[in-house]
Amino acid sequence: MKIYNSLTKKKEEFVPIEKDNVKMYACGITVYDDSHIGHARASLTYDMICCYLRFLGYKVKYVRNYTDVDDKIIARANALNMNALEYSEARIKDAEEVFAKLGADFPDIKAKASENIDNIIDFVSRLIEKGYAYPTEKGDVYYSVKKFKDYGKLSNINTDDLLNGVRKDVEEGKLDPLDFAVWKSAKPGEIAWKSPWGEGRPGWHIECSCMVLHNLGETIDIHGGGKDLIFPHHENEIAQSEALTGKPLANYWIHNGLIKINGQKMSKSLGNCLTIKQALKLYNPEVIRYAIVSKNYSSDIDLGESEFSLAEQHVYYFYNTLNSIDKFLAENTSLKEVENEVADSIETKFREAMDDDFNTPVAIANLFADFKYVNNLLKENKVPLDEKAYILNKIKSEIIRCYNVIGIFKENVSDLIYDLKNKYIAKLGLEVSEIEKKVENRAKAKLEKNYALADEIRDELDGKGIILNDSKSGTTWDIKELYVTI
RNA sequence: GGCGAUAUAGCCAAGUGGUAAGGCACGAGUCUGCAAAACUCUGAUCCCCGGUUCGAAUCCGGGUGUCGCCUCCA
Repeated sequence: MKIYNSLTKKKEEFVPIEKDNVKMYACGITVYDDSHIGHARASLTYDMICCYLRFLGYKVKYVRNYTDVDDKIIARANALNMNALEYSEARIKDAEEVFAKLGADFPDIKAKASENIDNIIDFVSRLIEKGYAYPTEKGDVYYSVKKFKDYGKLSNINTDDLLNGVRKDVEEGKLDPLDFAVWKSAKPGEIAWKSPWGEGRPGWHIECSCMVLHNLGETIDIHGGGKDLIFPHHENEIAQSEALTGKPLANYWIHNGLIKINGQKMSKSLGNCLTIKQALKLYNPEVIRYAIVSKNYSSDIDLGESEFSLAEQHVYYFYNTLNSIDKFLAENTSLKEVENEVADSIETKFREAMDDDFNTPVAIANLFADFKYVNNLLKENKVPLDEKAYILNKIKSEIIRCYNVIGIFKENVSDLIYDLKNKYIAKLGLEVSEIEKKVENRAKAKLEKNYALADEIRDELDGKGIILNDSKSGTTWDIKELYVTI
């Protein structure tokens, strides 16, 4: 399997440190506000990677963190007259609820900064002993960037260039503008822990360094996070960890791309943040997962209405086809084992795509061929029914088994179809009984060969967003928008 | 200014040396009373210039555009 390594900027064969075990860490959320769709993407990305590695037979230990102490959290908590940890605890609970609904974010360990204070103090002390960090009179501790000769190796930045862009107003006691805080002294009213340097709290970067070391060890296989964390967060993490241990922090660095909304970067200041909560009100979790996983994890992607609409359309098509399989299998219960190229190659093709740096777009492109095959098979009448049943059953179960790994086909088939239909019935302001009555009237008209009336009723429904489908077994209705992209 | 991405059909998008996956939209067809759904068929030589090579979207050099990071950010 190949992984694009941001550290070497190359696609490399994945070789874990221990043959069958993988140690993986991904930077999580700073819980000062509602989690947004970008957080969802990061979670889904590392879930997918972890899950695929397990699919390949690796034992994976996957750690993710919550930053539950930081300036913004303190500011928010203060504004609400709350204790900072109470505030972040509430936000974490909120995040967990939302992620559970999304069907995402399942690391083995969710580490919290606030629960690792002793480890962090120990880490900082050792950095000071080794001469890589220094305390100030004020009680802050800074990391000496210039002491670490590899600084900049991940983000490919050199310290001289960096100086040009750095803030001019250097904090009191800081020896070099490049230095960053590993421990921050507390201002009055701020949450604080006792330390050898006075009351304070951890800097942002130190917690990840520390939690990696504490939970996984000195060198891990995979370290992930959003692209926006490359500098300074991951660069500083490397500086801290590698200064302390003298060993590489991670062998493979994976960075997920960011989200744009209608071509614009999603950001608080632009006011175009889509929270997971909002997204879940608008779209089924499967649709959200599909929209994200159908694009390459590493590219920046747009996630606007039209992308979700397309995802909805694809998901609906897939689930309706699965539903057709179910219906066929309900009527044809005896199965006869038979070789079938499509059914037998689903896993191979899936792995081929995934082995190439988790190429989910290609994996999903393969699905369209499989589903076309299914629809053709359902229509034809040369294959004996028991063989057909076997093939369809196998295709369905293989698809579910493989694609669950990337987070899709996780919903109950009829429930999802029901859910999507219902959403639009409500959105269009219609009633199912009302639609069905019209369909009935039209059936009567058709029977009387009153096609003018039949067409009139159909046009009327069409105008309301309902399309009809006549077949030998009767007329079914469906939602137009689920077949039309915005 | 520094660093890093990226530029493929109307749109989204895969593809790191051998003559361009997939999806959406469009058009034609099968089916249908007519439609719809489903299925079948149909479209690009890959931002520009130069180079390497028998051969490049794919490698190298130069240019242009877009985006991100350099302050907190998934």
